Amino acid sequence: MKVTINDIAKAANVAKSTVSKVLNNSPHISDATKDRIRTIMKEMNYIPSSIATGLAKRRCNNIALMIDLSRRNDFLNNLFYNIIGGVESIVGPQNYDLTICNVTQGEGRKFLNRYALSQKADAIIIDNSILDKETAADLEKMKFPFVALGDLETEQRFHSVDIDNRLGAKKITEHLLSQGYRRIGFIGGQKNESLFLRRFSGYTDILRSKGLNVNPVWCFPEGNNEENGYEIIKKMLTLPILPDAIICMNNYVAYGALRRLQEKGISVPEEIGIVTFDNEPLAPYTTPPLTSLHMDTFELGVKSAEVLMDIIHDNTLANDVTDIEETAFQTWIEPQLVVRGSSVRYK
Amino acid sequence: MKVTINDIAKAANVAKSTVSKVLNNSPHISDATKDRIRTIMKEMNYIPSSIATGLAKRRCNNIALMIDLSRRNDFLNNLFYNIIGGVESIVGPQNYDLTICNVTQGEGRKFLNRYALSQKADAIIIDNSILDKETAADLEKMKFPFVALGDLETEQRFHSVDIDNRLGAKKITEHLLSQGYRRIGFIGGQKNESLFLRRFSGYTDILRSKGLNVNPVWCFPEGNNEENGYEIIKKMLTLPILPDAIICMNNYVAYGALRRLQEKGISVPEEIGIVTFDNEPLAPYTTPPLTSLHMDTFELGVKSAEVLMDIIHDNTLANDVTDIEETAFQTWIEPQLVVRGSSVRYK
DNA sequence: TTGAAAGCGCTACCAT
DNA sequence: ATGGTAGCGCTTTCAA
Repeated sequence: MKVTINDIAKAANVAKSTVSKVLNNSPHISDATKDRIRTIMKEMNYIPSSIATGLAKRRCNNIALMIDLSRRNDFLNNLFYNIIGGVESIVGPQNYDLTICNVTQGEGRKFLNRYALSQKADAIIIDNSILDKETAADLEKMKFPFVALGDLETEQRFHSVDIDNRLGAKKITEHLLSQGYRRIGFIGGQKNESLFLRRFSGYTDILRSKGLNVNPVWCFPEGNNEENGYEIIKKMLTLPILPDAIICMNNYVAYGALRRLQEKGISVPEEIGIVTFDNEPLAPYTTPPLTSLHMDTFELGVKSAEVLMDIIHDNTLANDVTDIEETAFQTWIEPQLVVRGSSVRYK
Repeated sequence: MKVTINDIAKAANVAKSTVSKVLNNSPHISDATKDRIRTIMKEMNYIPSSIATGLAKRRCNNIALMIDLSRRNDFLNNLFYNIIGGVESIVGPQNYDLTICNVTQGEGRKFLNRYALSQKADAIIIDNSILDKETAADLEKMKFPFVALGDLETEQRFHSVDIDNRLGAKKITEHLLSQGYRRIGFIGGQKNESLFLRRFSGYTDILRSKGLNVNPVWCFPEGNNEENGYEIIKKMLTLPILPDAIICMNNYVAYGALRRLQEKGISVPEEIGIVTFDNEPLAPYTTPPLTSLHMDTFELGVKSAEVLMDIIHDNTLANDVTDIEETAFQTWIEPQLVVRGSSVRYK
């Protein structure tokens, strides 16, 4: 049924090894033969079986992206979609395919078998929510190329790419200070959430470095949705001394906060300034529009794919890790401040 | 290096065909042998090479999803991400992988070769923005299983799944009528855009069926972003007779419209009711919140995958198309009305 | 119930 | 520059 390399060989009256060499554009084949065979391929509509090639060459030109699709929410949707696009933009042009693997927490090992060991993928990009230490160690041991999405905050000897949330928090805090805000609070997140901890530490770092102290009374790591934002502000407004600016963990918390402040007739940005992490999806559309930190998640995909392709291409270099400094394993994406009305007092 | 079926055969002192039969859980192998060999596999950490299996079995357990990732905007991001998740939720549990193919318009044929003919995928789901008629015909001719995302409005003899936009428009229009609105306008979209045409026809169908006539003066197919919405309302407000309700093509148009109405002090929903297609990303967060039509795009992925798996599993049935009515080729997802403040006059 | 051998469609090595 | 042949790691007859 399907035309194979043998059919071409027969039709062209050559050995199939010759056809194979034409496929791989070997320099040992005359241009005349190449042309002739290629024409025949066209005529016969021949497309080599990638699976047979894969078996013979021992690679499949496929990258597996392992993420947890089950935790559906607006934020992750957008994050992962952009990562997918970013990764594809790098690997696609290099003729690698992209397989999406939906891996729920705890199933990391199972999917490793399914993709890495079964040779369905030549390399993987894996979200750190599903990459445990042992799995990472195993991958390293077998020298299977991989990159982690998100920093693991441990002594890693493997590659990872992450948004620099600490730097982002610093930028956002510095912006508020530059606008003359001095009593800066921080709302949203969870005390034990690493994303929160990183951002929070960036915020405290800047305050301390300016000789200001962090007032724990103005910090409410109490959830990440609109309702949480609303309730936090409700509680906050009972304090004897109010913050004059608030950093929000995300758009929804910020939206809830804004809603409560408006109900109470407190003006933003005059009485209280507001800034938020993430420039999506509400930041440009609130009243006033929110100053935010744009996290380039597409770039996160791009960088992780670039790092991965580097590993694949010069595996010798990458294996020779002893010479490389620790920092070479981590790649950071710098968030960008987007200034809007919610935090601008001096025009 | 890697342990293969031969290693297992040797270790177990059996023929590799026996091992293969254990892998495929053949009924002709005694339970004793199965247990023994399986233990050895565990011990030796054996994972079969999916690529070798694929070559032997002539299938790769992979579904290709062909979409155009390059047209980046909030709406498509969310749409495609949900489709990916929906498709994965069906094919993953059936042990199929999902490969994302970024196909820009005009490149359809090239990618068909890369995935279908080269046997990288057993079947494909392809967005109709990149599926031209000839390609579809070719796929049918070679009996390659595929499903189109989006209805092609032509005499198709192949399967497609789409959101029922016309039905959605009907629902939304009927809702406005039930709230006592009678002068209903329609804003956003482009005159030649098929999405617009379908929605518009649902809207006119309902009006006509109620004996109301469509006033073209209240229809502005003039773009799909916030600015367009704003400008349209600006223009609309100069009319001698205003509509008392407006259907918007999307959240951004609706947001722009709302903004202009607020500037002019026109109250929503009292003086003018507003409804919009799509329940994301702004609909719940505007003032007042927008009545919207929720398009279940995750379900779009689910259904297309289900249809595809059906085709794969009983190809004989599917090939016997002569008996099946035309309508069997189309699957529709019903949009859901989400009523919010922007269109409720009677409480 | 198990084994032997041929084959899936390519590549890679060694000859010529 | 081209051909022959032995794999790659599995499945699938057919025989025992």
